[in-house]
Amino acid sequence: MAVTLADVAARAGVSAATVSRVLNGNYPVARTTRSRVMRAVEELEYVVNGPASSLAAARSDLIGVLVNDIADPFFGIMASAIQNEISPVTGAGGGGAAGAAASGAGAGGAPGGGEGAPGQKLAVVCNTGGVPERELTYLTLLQRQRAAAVVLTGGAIESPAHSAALAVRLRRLERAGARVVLCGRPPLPVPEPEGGAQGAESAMTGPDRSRGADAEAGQPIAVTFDNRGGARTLTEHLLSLGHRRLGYLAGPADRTTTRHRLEGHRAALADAGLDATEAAGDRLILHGGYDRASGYDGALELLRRDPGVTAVLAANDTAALGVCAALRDRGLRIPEDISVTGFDDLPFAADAAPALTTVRIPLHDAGARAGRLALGLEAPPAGGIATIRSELMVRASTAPPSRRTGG
Amino acid sequence: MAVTLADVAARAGVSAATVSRVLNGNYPVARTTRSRVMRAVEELEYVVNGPASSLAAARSDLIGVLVNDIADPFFGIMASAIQNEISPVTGAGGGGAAGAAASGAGAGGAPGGGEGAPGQKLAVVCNTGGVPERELTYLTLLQRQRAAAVVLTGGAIESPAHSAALAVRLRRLERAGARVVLCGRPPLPVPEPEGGAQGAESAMTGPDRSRGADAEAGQPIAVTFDNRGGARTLTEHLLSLGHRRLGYLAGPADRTTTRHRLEGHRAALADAGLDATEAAGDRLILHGGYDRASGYDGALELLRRDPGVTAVLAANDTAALGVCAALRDRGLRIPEDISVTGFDDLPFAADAAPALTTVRIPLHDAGARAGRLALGLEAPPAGGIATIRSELMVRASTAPPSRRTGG
DNA sequence: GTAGTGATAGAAAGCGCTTACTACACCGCT
DNA sequence: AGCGGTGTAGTAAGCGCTTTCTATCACTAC
Repeated sequence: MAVTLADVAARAGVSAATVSRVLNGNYPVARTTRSRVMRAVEELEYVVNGPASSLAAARSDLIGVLVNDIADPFFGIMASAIQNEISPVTGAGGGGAAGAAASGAGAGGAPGGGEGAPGQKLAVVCNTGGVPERELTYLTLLQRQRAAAVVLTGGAIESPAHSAALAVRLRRLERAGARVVLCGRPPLPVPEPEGGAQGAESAMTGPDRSRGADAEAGQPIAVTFDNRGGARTLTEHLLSLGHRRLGYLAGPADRTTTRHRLEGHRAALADAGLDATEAAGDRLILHGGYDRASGYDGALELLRRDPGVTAVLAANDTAALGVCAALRDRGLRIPEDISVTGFDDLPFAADAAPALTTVRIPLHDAGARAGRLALGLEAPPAGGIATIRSELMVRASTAPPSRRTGG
Repeated sequence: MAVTLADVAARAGVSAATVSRVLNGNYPVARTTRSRVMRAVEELEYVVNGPASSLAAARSDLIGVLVNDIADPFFGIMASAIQNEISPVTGAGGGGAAGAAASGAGAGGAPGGGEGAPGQKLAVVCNTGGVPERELTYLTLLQRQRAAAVVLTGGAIESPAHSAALAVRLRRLERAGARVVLCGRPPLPVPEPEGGAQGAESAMTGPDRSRGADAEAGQPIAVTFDNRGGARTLTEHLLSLGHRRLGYLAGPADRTTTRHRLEGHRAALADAGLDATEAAGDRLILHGGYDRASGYDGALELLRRDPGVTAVLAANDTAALGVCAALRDRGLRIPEDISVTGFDDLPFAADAAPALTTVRIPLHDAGARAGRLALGLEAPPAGGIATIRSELMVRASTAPPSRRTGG
């Protein structure tokens, strides 16, 4: 049915091996032969059989990208940046593949007929929906495809069972030669066997029958966000404006992102002598989701618990939008009556009314970097972990508190 | 290096064929044998070699999803819905595959060790960035992977050259057995070489030299949006409020989505006796992008051209946000001084201040349907085309015009 | 003239699965 | 006893590439 290498070879009057070499540009082929082959490829509209190629070469050009929610720009931006690195717009032409010969260059098939350029990687974006099992399933699926690399984006779920299962999958992937990169996610908790649902991995695993090669095998490469620092800065900003009754809407309790942001918040409070764990403290910390509805509901609950709050820190920008809506519905003005902050600085944050004070996380840069790391185009950072700095964006949704109601 | 089928077979004391059959659940295997095999699979942490499997079976479990901009919720929502259909959260377990034997059921590997459930499809989300070449490149890449199906989302680019190239790729994919589904994109202009940039909706298209096999082969399956109707309704809404000087910020000129929405707008104007092509007409129609900046700039330009416009229809919700920002910066109130509408009803539309009047497109439903069609779980609609209805959402950003400045 | 040396091209052995076919055991029948 | 199921399992022939090893050719070097 489909056109095969052999067909092309026959048409060009060469052997299949030669066609393969022309297509991969990793072995010298005479100019005349090459063009004869290319003509045959185009005339027959030949398209490489990926599976066959991956099988024979024992590698594939798939790169997996796991995201929690593809409909959320937070992930969309990272995914987009990653994908951009993986298959840059320059697309079509592309030089020869890896290192080898200097000769086999422009093998790509830009012209009408065409076929995919050689060495083209394909980014596979997988939407886990934040469901742990799906994360695992996708990792297995990716390993089954013999993915060349896997990038996990966003906060991790902090359940011991899941962490363990995840660690097993990641180790397996690495053992199979895939590069694993974390983006916006802290390195895994060290799989120090201790209690429950442990995977096999007993302590003495390292220098034993594992691989000797690939130096930095201990932990995957990670590009992490400074969630703690960002939250701290944000809280300090509010404190410096004079706020003392801060409501904090945290994300889901079992997420690293949530925990880190909360820790930063608490640290800032503690520094200011306002221990969050005291009476008025934890009462004003609510866990919810990273979505708008959580922000809306959370804000109302916060007002119920303490009508005197003068500022609300939302889990992220999306939730902040919900907070603003709730406050508006309550007839409160922002920032005159109450200040609101977001987190992430997604594109819409600057457009909200009022524009949101938030913490900017350079998601695009982080994604691009993760993409390059996944491709092995960039040397991993020292220690395997690169922390991306965040930046406070002061806009119109925060202002000094006013004596609105009873202090 | 890696564990193979043969290893598992040896360990379980059966032949490779048997292991394969257990894993695929498409052939009767005695219960005792099955469990022996499963144990071996788990003990060895065996993970199927996807490429080998795809090669031998001449099919793959990849499904491609092409989106213009993954960071844009418009696409994110569809992609998410599609992916949800393709690999539902129920994930792990899964029954036996296709039709055959009634016996070979629960082959899935949920337990700790686990491997991917059989028949699991993997959605590959490809971000074209709206660049035509990338769209083509991705399609080739997907064909190379022998994708089982491809879903193209969002409006198409209307260049004759690109349409032709696209048609070639899609035909090739279909010929290779892939199911092609369009989601939010009109069927391709019939590749009837004729002349100008015509979309050519000519009547006699059907039963010509197309293929004989695969019944509904002429055109791929499409789930389209009623952009025309939506725009028309939106314009009618404004007209009924009393607006007569309407500014229209259209998207990029070469997109089907743009053209259809514009046609709807013009139709509504014409029905009201306000021919858009007249003097005050096209002057108030500007082409830009679907992003916020285009909305911002477009709004300013519109005010420059006619300070008396009383309403602005933005290309979509995102652009509408830019419009609102620009108007606010100009000191104009919405909707008192000027009405604004969006399009799509993305989640943030309801949260804008004021909440946006817009047209809701059930992106999630559309995506889910496209996903099911791609999997062949749902019979294609009659004629291959299903049009998703859109719905006017009247909110706070539109109101009757006031005598602000010179009428 | 016979080796030695690059530069090219072909032959052929798999890569790890799937899937006809075939084989066998055991059954109930005639 | 002999026959045709029925239910399981093994055999083996590929699937379409990649890649090692080998062959050839055209020269140059002795």
